[in-house]
Amino acid sequence: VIERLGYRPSGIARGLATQRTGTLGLVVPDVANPFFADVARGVEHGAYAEGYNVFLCNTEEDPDRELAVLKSLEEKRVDGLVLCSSRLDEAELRTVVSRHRTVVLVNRLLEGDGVGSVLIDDETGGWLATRLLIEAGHRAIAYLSGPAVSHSGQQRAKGYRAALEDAGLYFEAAWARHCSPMVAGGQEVAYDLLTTHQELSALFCYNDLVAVGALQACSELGRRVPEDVAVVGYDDIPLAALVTPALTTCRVPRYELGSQTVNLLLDQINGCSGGCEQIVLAPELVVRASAP
Amino acid sequence: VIERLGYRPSGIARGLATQRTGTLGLVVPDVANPFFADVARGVEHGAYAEGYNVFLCNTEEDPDRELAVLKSLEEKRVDGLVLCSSRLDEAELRTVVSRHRTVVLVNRLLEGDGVGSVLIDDETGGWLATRLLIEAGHRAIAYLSGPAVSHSGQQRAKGYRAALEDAGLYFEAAWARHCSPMVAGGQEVAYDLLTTHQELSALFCYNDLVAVGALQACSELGRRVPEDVAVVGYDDIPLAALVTPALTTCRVPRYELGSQTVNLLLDQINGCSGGCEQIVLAPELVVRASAP
DNA sequence: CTGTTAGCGCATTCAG
DNA sequence: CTGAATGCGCTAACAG
Repeated sequence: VIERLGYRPSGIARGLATQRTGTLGLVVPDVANPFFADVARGVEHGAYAEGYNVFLCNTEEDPDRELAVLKSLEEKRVDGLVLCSSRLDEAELRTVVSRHRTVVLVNRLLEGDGVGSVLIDDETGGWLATRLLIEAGHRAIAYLSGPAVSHSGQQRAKGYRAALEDAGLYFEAAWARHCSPMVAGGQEVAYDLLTTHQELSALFCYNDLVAVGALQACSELGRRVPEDVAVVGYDDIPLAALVTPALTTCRVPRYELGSQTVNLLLDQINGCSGGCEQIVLAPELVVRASAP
Repeated sequence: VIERLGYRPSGIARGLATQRTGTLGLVVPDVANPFFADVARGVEHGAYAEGYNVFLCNTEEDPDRELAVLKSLEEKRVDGLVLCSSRLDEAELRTVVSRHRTVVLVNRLLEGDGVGSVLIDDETGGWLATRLLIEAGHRAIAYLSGPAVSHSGQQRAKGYRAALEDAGLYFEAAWARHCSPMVAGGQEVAYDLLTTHQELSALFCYNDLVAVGALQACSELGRRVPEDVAVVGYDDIPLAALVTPALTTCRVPRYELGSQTVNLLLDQINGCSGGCEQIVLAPELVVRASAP
């Protein structure tokens, strides 16, 4: 008791003895992206509530760096791992999972092994967004699909194509284009798309950052939004409501994504994963000025 | 060599033996704030380059939580600590510092002990912003100063008052008001200020989020920006260039703030802190539409 | 129920 | 220069 004179038990020694470190790993492509910043906040909050600390690792969209941080987290003996929007292929992912005690994937699915996933229903999200544009009378709708390796982007593409089909519209491959998931990526590809395909009257974007880039491209080309071309984003980051025109978008519960993930992870760590190994959260359409 | 069959040295055991864990602690008020997200990116990048992992801790602007995460980082035996925008008072800060091996403060100064600091020259920043408004002919300039405990806010206030004095203007206490450092805080206080002090023709804001809130308040009140009231922000987060009107603001090198901090910290850890224990980075005025 | 002891997996030291 | 012993600060299993 008299150890008030400055003593803290060593978590390191305890970790060695118990094989539990009280730490989690969180790997994301980029914390500066508002999407992942909110997920990180949710993860950190949930972890703190249960006495865990979390290692933050950025992969900077680089698979090699992702592999490297994953290895360092192995050495740190984290009790659990949150792998967010992994850019690894399925085989790599499988070995990573096998080398860690417990892992939960975010925005990604891995069949077979009993690894948990927390996802957004992106197919429905893509469908809702595209459907909105179709109902507004658009017939030539482009899809700026983000990174080719993005699982979310692929799911949204499914919804996009399904909505076109449901409306009896033809899917035009030239209207779907990959882009970097940031403002500059959206600006560049939207500019190119709008100049080479004059028939386009609507753009469905991978995320809000891409949509903001698309807005800029429209402005440069003198195309009015939403009169000449409608723009729909994804995520509903705070920025979406603040740009002009305000973005119509698909809201994703980012903080909840993080907190639910960490809850599932901690359940698995504590053995009480009640069979529930897959959580899917629903996106929600938010209609603003860019596509009324 | 044949340990290819899945073996990773235990960083835990190594940490126990060497008394160095290869981990750093990063404590920030809120990662979802774009300012701290960029700082975190800089810290993580620099740490990764030197083989360190970093624990991310949010204090959520709560001093008790700050103390709690600091304690948990002690137990984790981090090799170094980056304490960003601490909301602790000087006495608390001093004991925290004494209990950690090495720490570098960001946006905060602590005289006496040889603790390193990396800061923005916020007094100059406040001076530049206020000066710009004065030169544009404004005489009644309010200051929305953010949290009362913010060291940055206090420094910017000094620059604000100095610029007023330099121009022979009188400092009006009722024109300087604290607010939460987010959009809602700026909106609320700007609204109140503009309705109770009709003479105000310019608002200098603690950060860009507050400035965006001020923009919203102006819009609600039917005051045109910049014709009726000029607005200046701080930080130059990506959002600043994307709102309408685009924000005039004071750019802060956030990523560099993080990377320089971690470099200083690692130098101190390795004993080669070449006397350079205080780094101050310069802000830079960025003139856009909200205050030409 | 309190007090003692044997590892946890490394790095460091010392002897060979 | 290679190989075996000691201890880092805890927890868990054990004995008193």
